[in-house]
Amino acid sequence: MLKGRQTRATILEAALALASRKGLEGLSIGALADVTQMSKSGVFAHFGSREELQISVVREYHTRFSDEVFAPALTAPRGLPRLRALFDRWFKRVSIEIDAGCIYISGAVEFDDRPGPVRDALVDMVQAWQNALDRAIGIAIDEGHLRADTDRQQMLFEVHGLILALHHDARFLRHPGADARARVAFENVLSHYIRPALAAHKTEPFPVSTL
Amino acid sequence: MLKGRQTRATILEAALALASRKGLEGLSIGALADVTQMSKSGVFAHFGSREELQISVVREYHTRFSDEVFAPALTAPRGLPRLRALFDRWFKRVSIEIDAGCIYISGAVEFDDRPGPVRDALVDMVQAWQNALDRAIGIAIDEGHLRADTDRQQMLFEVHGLILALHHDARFLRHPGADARARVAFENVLSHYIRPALAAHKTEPFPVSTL
DNA sequence: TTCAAAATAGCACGATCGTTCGTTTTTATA
DNA sequence: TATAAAAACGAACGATCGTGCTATTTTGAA
Repeated sequence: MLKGRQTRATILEAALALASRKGLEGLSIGALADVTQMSKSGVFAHFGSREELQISVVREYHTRFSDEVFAPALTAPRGLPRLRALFDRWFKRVSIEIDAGCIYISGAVEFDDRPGPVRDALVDMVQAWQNALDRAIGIAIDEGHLRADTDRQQMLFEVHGLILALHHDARFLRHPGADARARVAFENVLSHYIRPALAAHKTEPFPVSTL
Repeated sequence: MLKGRQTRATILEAALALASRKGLEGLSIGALADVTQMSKSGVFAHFGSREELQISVVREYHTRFSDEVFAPALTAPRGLPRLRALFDRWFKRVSIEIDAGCIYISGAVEFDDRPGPVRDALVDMVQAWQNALDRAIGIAIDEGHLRADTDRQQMLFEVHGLILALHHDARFLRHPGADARARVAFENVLSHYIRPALAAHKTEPFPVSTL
């Protein structure tokens, strides 16, 4: 019987939209029933508990995030180009989505003091994403695009910070220039870790155009 | 009659602690009544509405933040030393406070999609703090510690980002090394905007020890 | 087309929410 | 110490919350 899966997907769709605006704690089965034009118990039956619903939302968000941010960037060439593609899609996800806050970010704030399975799921997803970024940085080092002594976790910390600042300024403060600020900040971070092309050995007579 | 002010302060104290853990949306008059050993209506009477309570908490947090982060840093010498003092206290406020999340940060996430007077108050406070930082950066430029062409808002964006990353990694991911990461990141940001002491004109025969 | 199973609805529960109102206690002052 | 004002209480309200039941409807395969 596949009707169940289908309506479950419908509910999850609505839940994702609702959680993006009101947060995971703002998720209510009653509100979900209203939106999907179902009964409360009908909605409830698909998840068994509110907590399970929240976890499902986290997982669904992760899937979409993977599909829309991570996967497409893999078509870019290994190393710096892929890293740029990754961050570019991440930027857009955080800034352009005017009416849908990032659940990773809002969830982190909501559950940083609230132990339990929802928090655990959230941490797992965020860790997975950060691991993916860490690997991408590692590849860029291996390819010789970034300095060999690059502290991967440190670079990741700095780039993550600028994404958070972008989210803050664009969504909370409504600064129109936040996107441009974030891109400049990204270049500034990059300049710390990028391989100096005209440093010790002048192998290129002309300025390299790696960007 | 000053008894009222006193108990109001007691309630606000409890409200601040509760909002730090559960967020501004997690504030409930009933929970506050339990903690302060008062009746719900007794607590309620001091604020007139939940919204007014939330705004009071925001304002109270701002006062404390000012007193503990901003004011003490003013004793440091103008320019870079003061800027360092400012960020140092900000760091501690965000990381060391293990059991009390920053209301500016959690509030920004909670209310980025929720218009109203609480959000307005929050934006005002954050703006005030960012203006203070902006002025401090301006002074550091005037003093010749930072490059004259420093984009103040850009630098502010980057430093704010690293504070947000610190908050995220320390409180949500529970990374022990987050504090060290943030301090390194701060130095990296600084290196972009600091006045190059041995650049065009070699005015100093010895390496300057401005740090 | 029949029929068991799956999906949804309907209803009620205890709890908690913010808020109102009338009463009682406490406070500061005259 | 008397007295008016301020402060705190207690009970109740309508609403919403998550969740547990039992029916009813819908589904997909025999």
